[in-house]
Amino acid sequence: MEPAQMRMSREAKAEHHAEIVAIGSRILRERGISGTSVADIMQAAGFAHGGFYRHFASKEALIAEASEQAYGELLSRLEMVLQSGGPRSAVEAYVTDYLSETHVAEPEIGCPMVALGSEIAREHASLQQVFANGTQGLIEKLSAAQTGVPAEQRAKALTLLINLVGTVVMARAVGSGELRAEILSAGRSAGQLE
Amino acid sequence: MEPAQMRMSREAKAEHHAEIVAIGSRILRERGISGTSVADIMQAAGFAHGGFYRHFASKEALIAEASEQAYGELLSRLEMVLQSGGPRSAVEAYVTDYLSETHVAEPEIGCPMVALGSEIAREHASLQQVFANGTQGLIEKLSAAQTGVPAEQRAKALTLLINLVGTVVMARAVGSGELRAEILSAGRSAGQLE
DNA sequence: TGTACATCAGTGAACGCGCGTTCACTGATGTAC
DNA sequence: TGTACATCAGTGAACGCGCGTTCACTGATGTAC
Repeated sequence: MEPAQMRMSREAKAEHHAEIVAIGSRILRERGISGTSVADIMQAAGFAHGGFYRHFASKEALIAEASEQAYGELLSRLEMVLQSGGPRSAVEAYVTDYLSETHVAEPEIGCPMVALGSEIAREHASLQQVFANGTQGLIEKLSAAQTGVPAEQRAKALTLLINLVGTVVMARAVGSGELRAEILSAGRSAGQLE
Repeated sequence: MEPAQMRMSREAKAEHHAEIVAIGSRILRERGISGTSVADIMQAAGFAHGGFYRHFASKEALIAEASEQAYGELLSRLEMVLQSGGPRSAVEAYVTDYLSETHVAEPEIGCPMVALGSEIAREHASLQQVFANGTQGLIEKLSAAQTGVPAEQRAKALTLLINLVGTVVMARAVGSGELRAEILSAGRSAGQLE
């Protein structure tokens, strides 16, 4: 598959590893855990699927890494938005983005909690821990834009995040009808910072 | 499996059908769509799994019926609560129940949107329609307890429902640590009717 | 620096397994006369 | 009312298929001397 000159050094392995995680992170969010096969991911990354186990102990290990990576991207994006402009208008921009039609339509680059939440609830504690860590990260970043003492800031950030997740989970599940638009609209109203 | 005298009449078939839907509805919420096999359900219902196709055209057809049944139960329960006591305190009772540790721990008798939301987002439109209908039903019942003109009542009911779904999805996904308790706590605060 | 060997990333076929669905068969039920 | 036949709910084995994982093999890379 790869063109003639291939390196196959440690450096190349690390690159390939990163590629598999990156593509896996997208495919998992798009098709779900059970809807994604190891072969799917390896094919999308341009490798024979047998090579998967030179990189990961199991499918579950990849899911963990891919979810970490997805949360990492989410956090970077949020941080970037937070740095340009005041924290308050930045959170508004983040909320607008999170509750956009685009996010509803493109789970593969969206929030892992929305794309995989129901499935993660049935996975091992180690995988749930990855989601707990990612959620912690989001709460901490969102807290900065809230008013009040730290405990209040945290509570407000959590309330906001709950609203975001609930809105998009429901919007995706009810199909592309009028109800979806209504759900998104309600989520946007509630997301106007309290 | 069935004791000696079996009836196998039309009436019996209807009963068996209902039993399969009822047990399927629980198992699906407990294990998820892809985690549940036709054989699992038929075994739990006490039948040979080949008989499944005398009752349903496909696994998907059962999922549709089972989801309808789950929403039906949810709506009945909500209606019962609404009839005993004023609508406002009744909604409070419903929220308390929805955001309880029990609901987090027992998906098999809980809200289908929380248990299956992420998976339903990838299913056919016909299945999503079942979830849209169930959601419509919940909104309408919850609206009655809200103040304002009808459109406001509806918007408030939706905001409440979004908060409920988001809270329990997240609480289940992050595992049984301190973050779960914090999420539930934030959800309860936000659920104190606005 | 050069050589000989060990390592190991990637290949592609194979493994055992569980899945959704089909099917020939059974016997009780329902129907036509 | 009784009889003969058709229907069809339920059985349990079988089907083809895709899955996660394993494995023998390859050849370039890395290492020891």
